[in-house]
Amino acid sequence: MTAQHALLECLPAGLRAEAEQHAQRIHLSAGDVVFRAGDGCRGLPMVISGSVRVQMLGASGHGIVLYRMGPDDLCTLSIGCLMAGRGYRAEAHVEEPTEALLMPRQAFDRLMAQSAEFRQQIMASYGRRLDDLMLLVEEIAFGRLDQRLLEWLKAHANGRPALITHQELAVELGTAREVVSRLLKDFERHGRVRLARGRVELLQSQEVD
Amino acid sequence: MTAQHALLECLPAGLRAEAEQHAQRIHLSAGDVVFRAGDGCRGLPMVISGSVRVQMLGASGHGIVLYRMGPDDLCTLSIGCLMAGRGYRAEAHVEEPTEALLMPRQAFDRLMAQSAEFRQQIMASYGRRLDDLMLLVEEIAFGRLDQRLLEWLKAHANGRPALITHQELAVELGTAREVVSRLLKDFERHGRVRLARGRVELLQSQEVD
DNA sequence: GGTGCTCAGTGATAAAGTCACATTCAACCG
DNA sequence: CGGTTGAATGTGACTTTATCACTGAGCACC
Repeated sequence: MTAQHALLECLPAGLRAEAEQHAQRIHLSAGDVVFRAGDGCRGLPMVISGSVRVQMLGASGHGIVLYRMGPDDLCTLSIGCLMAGRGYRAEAHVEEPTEALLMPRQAFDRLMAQSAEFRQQIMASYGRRLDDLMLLVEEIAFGRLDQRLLEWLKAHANGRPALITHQELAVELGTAREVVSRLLKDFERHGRVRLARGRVELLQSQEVD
Repeated sequence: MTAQHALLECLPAGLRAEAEQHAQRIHLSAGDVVFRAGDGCRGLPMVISGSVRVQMLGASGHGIVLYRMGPDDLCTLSIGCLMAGRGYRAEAHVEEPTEALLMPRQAFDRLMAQSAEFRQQIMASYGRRLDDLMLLVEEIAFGRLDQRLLEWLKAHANGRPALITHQELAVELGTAREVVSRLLKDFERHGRVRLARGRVELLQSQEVD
C-alpha cells in the first residue's frame, strides 16, 4: 500500500476512497519550483514526504523564507488562493525529493462539506500557519540578527555542517548576504563556527546553550 | 431590525436564526482590551461595526500592529485558538465603539457543517489574513521606514490631522519611538508635515504621490 | 595552466535601533 | 493665577543593519 497523507487517514473509508480517486499524485525533485508569485492555483497540495520551502521576493530583489512544509503538512496558502481565485504571492521551492497529492477544488469542497474531522484539521493547519507568520514578524521586527543566525544554525545542524551559502542564509533570515558574511566571520574569529565555501559548521561547544 | 454581520446574511433563514440565537451580542468601548496574549478563546468574534486593532508584544517590550478588524470582519486568530485549544499570542484593543457577535464553538461547528457559503467565507477570510501578514513581513524586512511612515500617514489622513503620539506610531510600524520622532522632525523640516503634541498633520502637497 | 563562474571578504557610508537624559507641554490643584 | 506633575517629544552618542562598490578565492571545465 502506498504512503498516504495523515489528513486522509482520518476520513471514513468511503470519503477517503473518493478523495484518493480525485487527487493527483505528484513527484517533485529537489530544485523544482512548485509555484511562483502570480501563478494561479490548481488545487490543494498535500505533502506526503519531502520538504518544500515557501519564500517571498521583496521589491528590492531580496527574498525571505516564510516557512517550510514537511510530511503531512498542506499548503495553506493554496486554500486562500483557491477561495479568492487570485494568484500566489509567494513561491515554493522543493528542497528534498517530495511526494504530494494535489486535491482539486471540487474534491476539497466535498471533503469540507462531509467531514467534521477534515474541517477541524484544515482549520488547525491554518491556525499553525498564522502562528508561524506571527512569530516570524516578531523575530524580524525585534530579534537581533546574530541571535537569529545562531539559532538557525543550531536548528539545522544535526551534528553535521550545514551545506549552505551565505546568500541562501541571507534569504533564510531576510537580510543581505554581506551582513551574513560579516556575522559568520565574527563567529569564526570567536571560535563558534568553522567556515568553508558553501559550508558552515557550528562547533560542538556552541550547540548547547 | 438590528444590524447584522454580512457573514450571517448569506445563510438560509433557518440556520441564520439558529446562529443568531446562539451568538452573544457584545458592546465594546474604545480602549477596551478584547483579549491579551495567553488568554483562552471563548468563541469566534464577528465584528459588526467599529474597529479593533490586533497587535503583538515583543520580548523587548516593543509592540507591533498586525492588522485591524472592521465591519463584517471576523477574528481569524480566534479560529486557530479554538481549534488548537491554546491561548492567543496577540492582543486586541478596541479603537472605536464596537459591536460584535461572539459565536460559540459549537454553533460555529454547526455552521461550518451545514453551509458551503459560510465555509467559503471563513476560508476566504483566513486567506486575507495570511496575505496581510505576508505583506507585513515584506514591509518590515525590506521596506524603508521613512516610506512606511509616510504611507501610514497618507492612509490614515482623511484630510484631517492624525491624533496619535509618536509612541503609538512606533507600535504601528514596529519600531522605536525615537526613530519615529526623528523621522517626523525631518519631515517637518522639509515641510511635509506639521507637528503638535499628539497630532501629526500631513500637509496637502504630500497627500498625492 | 588558463578562463570563467559562483562564492566570500571588506571598506565606506547611510539607515535604523538603543540608551540616557534634557526639554516642553498640558492638565490639574491649591 | 503660578506651581507641580506626568506624559510626550527632542537629541547626542553609540551600536547594529543595510547598501554600494569592489576585490579576492575556490572550483569546474576546457
